[in-house]
Amino acid sequence: MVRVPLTISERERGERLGRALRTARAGRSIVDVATQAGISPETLRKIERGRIPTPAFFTVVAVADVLGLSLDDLLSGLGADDAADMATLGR
Amino acid sequence: MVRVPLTISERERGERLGRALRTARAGRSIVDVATQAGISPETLRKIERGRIPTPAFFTVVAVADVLGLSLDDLLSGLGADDAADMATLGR
DNA sequence: TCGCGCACCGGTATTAGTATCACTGCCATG
DNA sequence: CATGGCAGTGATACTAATACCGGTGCGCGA
Repeated sequence: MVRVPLTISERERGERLGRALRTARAGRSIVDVATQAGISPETLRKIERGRIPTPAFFTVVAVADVLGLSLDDLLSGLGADDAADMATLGR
Repeated sequence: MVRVPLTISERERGERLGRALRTARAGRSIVDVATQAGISPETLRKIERGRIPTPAFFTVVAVADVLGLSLDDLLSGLGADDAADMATLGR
């Protein structure tokens, strides 16, 4: 196999990221935030629901920026976020 | 067309990100950093050379963490990094 | 000089991210 | 009751990310 499928842990990490973003969105609508971030509402919805567990870097950056979130804060609220854990997440 | 190809601006933004990471890596070897971050050396090399312009979020997070970089600092050194600019980057 | 390790590249194979579309359901407002 | 907006889903189409492999070149130590 050439590219390994995402592990369970990686998908769970994606769910945590999505939940954090959804919480930060608070009352605003998905359509509103997605449009401002320059992505499609479906994509933001999938990220928030964990159906896109490892979104592109700049996609997350754009959404966090619209929500006024610091990336460092966003990550620190995710649980296991240091590289040592990442590297051994599902391997 | 369903998924639009990356624009020139997005590729240039990827090159800036790669340069920033390479600078931060300083003297350490690609193999060393990539292994610690849990990714393959080829992937890190492609990111640094801009041949992967929009890497996965957690990939960048892992590399930045190994390098001791704050994501916010990393982004602020990239130039146009607010969502308004992102959204209109190449559209 | 001969290995050896690292950087780099191109190709290949496979999975993932993203946009568009076509639906359903819910709720508020006319 | 009708209509319209938003959330959600699933399918489809397409590009991108990632890993592995084989090859090249370069510098450095034995």
